[in-house]
Amino acid sequence: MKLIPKVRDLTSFLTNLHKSNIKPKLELLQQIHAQILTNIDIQSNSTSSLWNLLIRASTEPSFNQQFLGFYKAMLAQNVSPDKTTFSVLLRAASASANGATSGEVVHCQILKLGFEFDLILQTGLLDFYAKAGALESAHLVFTEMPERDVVANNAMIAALGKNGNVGDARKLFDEMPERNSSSWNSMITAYCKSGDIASARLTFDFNPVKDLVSWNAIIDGYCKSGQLMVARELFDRMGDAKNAVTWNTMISGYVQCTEFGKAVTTFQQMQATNTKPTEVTMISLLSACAHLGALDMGKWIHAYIRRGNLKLDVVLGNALVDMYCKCGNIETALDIFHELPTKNVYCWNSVVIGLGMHGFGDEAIDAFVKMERNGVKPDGVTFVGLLSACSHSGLYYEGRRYFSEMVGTYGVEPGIEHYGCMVDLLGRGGFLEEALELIRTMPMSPNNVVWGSLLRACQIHKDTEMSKQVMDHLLMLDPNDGANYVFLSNIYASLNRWNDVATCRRLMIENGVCKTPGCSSIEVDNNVHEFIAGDTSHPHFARINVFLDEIAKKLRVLGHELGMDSVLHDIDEEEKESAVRYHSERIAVAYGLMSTPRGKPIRVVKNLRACTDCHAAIKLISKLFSREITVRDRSRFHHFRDGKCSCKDYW
DNA sequence: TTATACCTCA
Repeated sequence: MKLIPKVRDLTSFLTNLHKSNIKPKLELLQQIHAQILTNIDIQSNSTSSLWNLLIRASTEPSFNQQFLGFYKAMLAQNVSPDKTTFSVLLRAASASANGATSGEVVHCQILKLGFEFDLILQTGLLDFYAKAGALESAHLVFTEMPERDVVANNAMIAALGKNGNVGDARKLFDEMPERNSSSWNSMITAYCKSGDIASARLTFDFNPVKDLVSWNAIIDGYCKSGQLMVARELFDRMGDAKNAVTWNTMISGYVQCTEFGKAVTTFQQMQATNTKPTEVTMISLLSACAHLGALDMGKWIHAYIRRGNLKLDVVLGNALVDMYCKCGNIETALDIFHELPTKNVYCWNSVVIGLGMHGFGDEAIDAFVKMERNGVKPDGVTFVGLLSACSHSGLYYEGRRYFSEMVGTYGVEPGIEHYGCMVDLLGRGGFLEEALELIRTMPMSPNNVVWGSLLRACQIHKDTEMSKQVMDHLLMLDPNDGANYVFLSNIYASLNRWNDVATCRRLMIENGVCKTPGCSSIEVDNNVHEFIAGDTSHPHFARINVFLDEIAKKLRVLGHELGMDSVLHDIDEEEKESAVRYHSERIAVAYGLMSTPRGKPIRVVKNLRACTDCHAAIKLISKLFSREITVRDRSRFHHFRDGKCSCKDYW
């Protein structure tokens, strides 16, 4: 027979959970709740402290405000709340992602039940409104407080700082009778948030009680303002005084400034000091892996999490989903996604974007529909993903429909990026006039990306007349953008108008513009190797070159003529061949073939769109060497297998 | 004090 747990047992169980800092699962709490309700013995003897413990244990954003449900159940059982109840409720509301309403509910309850606001409740309320960004309510609570201790003052400074009111924060800071280290740190953070890094630094330098938090705050401030060198200098000056947050701040700083390689290096240094990585470390690092396409490292992090070292919450879960999507492993990404207990808008966006990148347009739309059904409201990012997914798969009808429904059905105002997606979608589909009309009628002035999309469409569909018109707009917007000249040159070259190509080239030189060089990378033995087009500096270049020769010969036998299409200039055949031959993706694929065991899939990441010639060549290479080759270009994946590509030659 | 998704032209 099952033992019936008594109130005391439940109480001590929950107390122990809290003391040992274990976050219980929602199901466990609901079971305890059910026991309280179904067991008459417990029900009639339940105390406010038992309920308080239950509420405190449910302080977890992903529990979807379960704490309010427990509070209501407590009232239904005729157990009177006490001050602790409200202080616990306020803390739960503070931590909850959309606690804005729940905190107000608690506030009303305190008023309704006639509880006296003491310093603890007032500070709790202030803290809640501060975190919820309700500055007016926070200020109201603050001014009504008969006495304000340091904690209350600090909370108010933080609230003002968070809402961009750094002037009032400073005023309050200057008027405070006593300051502790938190006061100084709140002030430093307030300046950092307002973008006034100079004042933040002055405050930091003047701070007589500098602690770890002060250092971390100022380092983060420099990272956020893009001054990585200064941040790193302070970081290094800390020596052994760094904690995990310090390392996380520096790593995420590099990620935010797109210095992904440095983020990885810094993580390696962190490991060398035996500082245990936290969830936040891995979230930033996974983001770096996603951008670099470093699947092996991403997998290593996944294994580290699975060994039970870290808690897999929504944020970490999403970072994993995104990493697997961007590293070409869409199946694993979907598996993890389905197992996530809660999915926020980030998770759905990652999946919609990921499916689109792999050319699964219909599946991306399915995901979008499921997202709606699950009650997650799509945002601007969702639509960028959805529309580009339609574009990559040639789903013109669907793309048009979703774009037209954005405002009315979903309440999302289209931004310039959505117009960009639509111009791309319509243009690729050959609806050039419709695309041009959309640009003419869009509510904001079109940027170079919008015109650029149309220009690319003109190139695909060989519409020289329209491309000239588009080119005028582009050159007006930015005469120094090298990509424009490359585009125009491409169009002339495809029409064999070599004089115009030459003029184009001359203009480029005269205006001192240059093209972004193609760059491809490949992970071999946990090292990321980078190859830049035409660059011969790799230590194994001589061997790679011999191998490229061999490949070229074999491809010729298969009937592939090199350099027929995508080399722009008026150069002789031999020169053409060597120009595409040293395209970065081709060097990376060759290096992968040479340096990895037979049969192992090859994965390459490129910074630009795949070139037509290399695309054709890699298709043949995949057949010739019986290798699966994955190339992630600027905006999508190409899975090459047995002479075919998953993009069906549409990109 | 640290944290995830953004792309549409090159």
